[in-house]
Amino acid sequence: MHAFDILGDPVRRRILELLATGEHSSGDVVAVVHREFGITQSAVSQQLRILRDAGFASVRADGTRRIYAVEPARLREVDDWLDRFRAFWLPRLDALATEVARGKRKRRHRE
Amino acid sequence: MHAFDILGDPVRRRILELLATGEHSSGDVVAVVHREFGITQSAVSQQLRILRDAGFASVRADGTRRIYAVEPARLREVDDWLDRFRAFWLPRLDALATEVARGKRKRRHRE
DNA sequence: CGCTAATATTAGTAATAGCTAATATTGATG
DNA sequence: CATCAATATTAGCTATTACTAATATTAGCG
Repeated sequence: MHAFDILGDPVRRRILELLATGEHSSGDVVAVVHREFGITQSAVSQQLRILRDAGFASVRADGTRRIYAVEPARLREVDDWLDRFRAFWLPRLDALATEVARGKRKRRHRE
Repeated sequence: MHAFDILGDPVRRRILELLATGEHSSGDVVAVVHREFGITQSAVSQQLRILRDAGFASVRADGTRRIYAVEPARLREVDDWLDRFRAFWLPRLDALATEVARGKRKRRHRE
């Protein structure tokens, strides 16, 4: 599934924004999303599964809790896809500066 | 409409990739997309309209042709949204380097 | 072990998105 | 002006998606 298909949903984006600030239990995520979107625990759990299955988030167990963390690789795909447009808003940056800036040196096929 | 809702569709992404390489007429876009996705002129035209309406592309007339160009602002929104995740893959870049690299200095509320 | 809390799963439903086919519009040209 | 080429629009259909309600699972605890 393409990264953008996953990011197309506002609930999933909100969950990722939350996870960007650090790990959170399923319950935490449910609380925030329920407050902001008014949807049920079931719906949030389903979205968490989609994020897991698509590789945007990882989980570990802590007793009966599930602790979710953001998994950055898929988000970097989006960042890479944007490369082809960066010339439109970074027109004066030379190649080296861009490389350094974006941390791309030798990264692309090494990790 | 949120930028990611627009980018969630593979046909729209392909059109933007094409426009990233330079201006193209509607007919050019139709030819490429039809070859790669097998959809009709009508469908492509509808997607071009969505891109226009959402501010991802602009058009100008050239006789009976319509020439499309990418409009970068909406794509930059996506780039900005990714900021919150960059620490995951650019952990060692200091703040100044990041600013320079990403061309953000005084940019955010000036343009 | 039986109960409760935390989370996940399943089945069914309603709204939406993207498509085709048909038609309309617009500009160029003989 | 009639016609053609390029593009846009509309109506209707279908598949998908995200949801709720109900139920299942799993861990901790008395």
